[in-house]
Amino acid sequence: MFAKIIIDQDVKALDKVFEYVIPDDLDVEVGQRVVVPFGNRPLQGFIVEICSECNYDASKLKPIIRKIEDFPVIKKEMLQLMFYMADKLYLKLASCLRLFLPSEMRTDKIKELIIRFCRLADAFEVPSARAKKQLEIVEFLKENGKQKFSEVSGQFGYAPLAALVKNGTVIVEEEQQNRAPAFDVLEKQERKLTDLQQRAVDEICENKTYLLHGVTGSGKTEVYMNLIDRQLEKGKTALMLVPEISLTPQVLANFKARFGDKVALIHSGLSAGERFDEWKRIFFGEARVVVGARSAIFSPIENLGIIIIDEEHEQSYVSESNPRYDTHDIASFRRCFNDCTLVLGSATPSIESYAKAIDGEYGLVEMPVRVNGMEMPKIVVIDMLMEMRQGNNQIFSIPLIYELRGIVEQKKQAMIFINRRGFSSFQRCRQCGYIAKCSDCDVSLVYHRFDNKLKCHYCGKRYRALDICPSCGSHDIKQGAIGTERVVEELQKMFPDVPILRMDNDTTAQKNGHRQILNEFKNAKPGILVGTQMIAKGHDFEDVLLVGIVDADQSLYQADYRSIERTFQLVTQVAGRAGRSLKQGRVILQTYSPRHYVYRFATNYDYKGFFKKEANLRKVTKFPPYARIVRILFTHEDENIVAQECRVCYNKVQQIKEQYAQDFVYLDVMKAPLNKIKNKFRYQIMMRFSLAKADEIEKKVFDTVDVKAKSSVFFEINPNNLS
DNA sequence: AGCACGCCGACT
DNA sequence: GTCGGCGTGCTC
Repeated sequence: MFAKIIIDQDVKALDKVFEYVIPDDLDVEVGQRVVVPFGNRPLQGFIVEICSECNYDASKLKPIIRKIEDFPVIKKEMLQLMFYMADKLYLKLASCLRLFLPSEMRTDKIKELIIRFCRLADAFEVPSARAKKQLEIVEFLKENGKQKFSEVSGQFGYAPLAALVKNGTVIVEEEQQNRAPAFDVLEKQERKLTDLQQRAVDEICENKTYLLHGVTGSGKTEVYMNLIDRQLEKGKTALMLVPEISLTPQVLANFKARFGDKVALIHSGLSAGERFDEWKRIFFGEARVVVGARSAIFSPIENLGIIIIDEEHEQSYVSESNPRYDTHDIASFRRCFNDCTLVLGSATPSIESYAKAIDGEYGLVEMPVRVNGMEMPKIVVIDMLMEMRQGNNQIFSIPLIYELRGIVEQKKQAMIFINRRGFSSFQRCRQCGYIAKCSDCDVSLVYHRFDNKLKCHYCGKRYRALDICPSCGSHDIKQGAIGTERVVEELQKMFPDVPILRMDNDTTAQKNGHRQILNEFKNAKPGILVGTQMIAKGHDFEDVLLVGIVDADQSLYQADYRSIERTFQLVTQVAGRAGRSLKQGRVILQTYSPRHYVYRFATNYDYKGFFKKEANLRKVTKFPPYARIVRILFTHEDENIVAQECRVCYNKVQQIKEQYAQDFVYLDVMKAPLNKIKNKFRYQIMMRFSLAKADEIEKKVFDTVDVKAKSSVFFEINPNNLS
């Protein structure tokens, strides 16, 4: 018999199926991990097919050396998913397979956490009365039975315990234990559903895809939990994805409280070992509910009854680095395979998803009212240009300062939302406009106040901060845009006695940084929390009655067709933080473009109006979801070579364009927006074509250009950030 | 990824 | 005349 095997190497050149002989005495199945001779050394591979015939020259076939586990680690569904991803998303087979296994399994030393226990021997002699500590230990073990070795030695001292072990009174046993991730324990609380929630649960009953559009505070989570419960009762399992950022300890605790040991949690806070243990619990069917971030969609859970993607519009569901994939696509595949329900939930659905719901491809379920029946907070738009003309050059507008004063006086809370992290994004010379850039990458350097350094966010290179302009010699260097630290500083000046807390990537870097800051804020009355995207998610503080958005425009003027959509989502999301209680909240939105339509719709919480306008714009300008974008990126150290290579490719694509005159709506070659990264020059070809022929054209372009042959060529479909 | 094979410059 | 540079190609 022969086995078709994928070599576990993430390289374009090895991205195909190799054939091996299965030795007669080796019993293997599809999905198993094996060691095979490859070239001159043994490599790890995965069996994807077993057959009685081979395609390759049989005399050249080598035999499989051995199997790694004695059961298949890749299940049938995942194998199919792998082929689907490789074909549809142009991914390497091996890089797909790697997504399905915890990284811990790839390091050949599979570590299990061993815990040493000690217990009394079945027959033992009572220590002499002089050995007081030993007597205490014997007494302790007699009463409590088996105990952790470290526990006992810590409590009574190591020496007496060791003595007892030595004379055979105490026996040490090693046990493999799953590293249970730490979490807060909450009381199990089953809230009664509102009529609206109940109706949503009832509506989502078929094995198809639903878009659950519920305003912030409409209680979607409770709906999810009920849907999951219903599947569990039917003996099925459930998979729920949430954005990484909202996998806070509270959320995790909620799920643990509701589903107990049935739930497996997968998030970035887990150590490799914990992750592996959770994976095993899922693989062997112990866990019946999986809750996790993006990568949890690849969990080896079987018998799925429902998949839920919460906050489905979140960018974090799209993997931007290799392998590139959109969680929606993977979820759709798994939905089909398991013939189950898929729920996409959001207060501000992505244009793509809502369009599908409107077209009837998805079921649409609406929850237009908040659980507590409260109105959404009022959003006041402040024209910052006007503020400037009136002589206010500060970060904060007069109305925002006024409102903040009010909050402080009432001993309530406020949140200030900043659109990015760091002290300020760049350093600029005020005299000549010079901006410090990275010498290896074509980007502005980011100024980090913490260590007073300039850093390149693409290659990580560090530079001394500027004090004198290298271009004109002036000392007039200014920090570019506003960052959280600067805002905190200004606020502290204004309110010296009020606790001002900061929450961004820097302050939450350490484990539990999140929790600490939130706990501190909870008790700070009055108090102000300053933060980036991460304060916009899921934290409900009753006394937050004011939310300030300092620079709403930040996300509006990016060279990206989704930037307006993102701004709408951001404003709505952030606004949802104000007035979660029974008191009416207020939002101050500062902008330099107060008349932009996005703010008109956002302040009225008019999602449908916004969708209509935005969808129409995309239709007319031919952008997704009404067209497909493909980018081919070329990289090389030598600028002439990339430019040439790119040109050649462009000419080939041009010919395809001529064949599909009506469907090809755009084609151009250019330098990539980031012309140089890590000393490699970047050129790109951009194209867009109509959806009708998209798959066909896309394949044709891919094959013609022969993207697979070169490791320096990258093929991207509907890329999000064009850098 | 590794490694072998292979065709052009400075060296015992 | 050889040692060795890394370009190209192959691994079931």
